[in-house]
Amino acid sequence: MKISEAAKQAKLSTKTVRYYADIGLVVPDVRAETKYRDYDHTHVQKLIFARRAREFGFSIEECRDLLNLYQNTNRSSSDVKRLASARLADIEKKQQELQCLHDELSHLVKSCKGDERPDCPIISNLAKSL
Amino acid sequence: MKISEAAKQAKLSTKTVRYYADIGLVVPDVRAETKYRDYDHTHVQKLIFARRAREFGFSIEECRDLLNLYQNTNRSSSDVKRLASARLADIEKKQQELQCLHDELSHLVKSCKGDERPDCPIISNLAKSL
DNA sequence: GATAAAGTTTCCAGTAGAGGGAGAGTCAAG
DNA sequence: CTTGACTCTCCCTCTACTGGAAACTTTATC
Repeated sequence: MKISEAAKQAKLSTKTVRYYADIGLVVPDVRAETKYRDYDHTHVQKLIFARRAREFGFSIEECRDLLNLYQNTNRSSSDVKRLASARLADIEKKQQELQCLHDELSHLVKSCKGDERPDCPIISNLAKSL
Repeated sequence: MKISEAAKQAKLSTKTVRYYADIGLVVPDVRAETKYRDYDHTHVQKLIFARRAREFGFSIEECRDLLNLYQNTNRSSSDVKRLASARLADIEKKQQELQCLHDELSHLVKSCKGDERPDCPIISNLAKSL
């Protein structure tokens, strides 16, 4: 099938699918005469896999690793678990950072009267060096 | 003062300070003969303000708006509060997304045995289209 | 068979927010 | 006067795409 059909089935844009081909993430066959990319069912499966992994926040390089594990039926599930655990740790770290930000910023927002006057604890706080 | 001293006081890299000058965020004077950037105390204050705002996750353009409010002593605190509230909403949205990701991924990680065998619910789940 | 529309190709540029490094000019100390 | 530390501009790199232009192919219509 041609690129737009593959993209549609994988729920990706053609631009993204072409990009994934260029960077060697999911590489289709190429028709010699027309130079059109030619996708089959297994390519679509990989595109879907990659999309899902990206939605989970895995980087392209991590997707590459996961795709290799996906294709390797001799894999150890511990290898997959290791990658996923690392990603989970990233998420948890980011969650903590966001929680700190949220607490600080919501405190500032609450303490600002939001009226016509210039006095503003948000501005005052940002102006502090720390 | 020269750029490295300003950067040091503001706790930013010289690269970043030069970048902020280039994009017009915090623009120092320039010595005509040497073309060296020349920072004074008010520039450093703005650099600190910008760093703090960036640490809060405000974009460069939002920092630009905040800096204008910072400099404008006739500002209304409501204008500041509006920007900060929008940023807070961004944070809360991101927190929800991360929570969903965390729940899904931690569920998968827990259900994966992480042994020598290839069976892996993480891989299986990523391969599902949705 | 001609033609037009839709789809595909490659290539180039741009996004945010810097970081890295080259090569040239400048400054202060010994 | 030279050496080393700064600084300057300019361009490249990063992530993960997105958009657009010009050229080519396929498909549909007349």
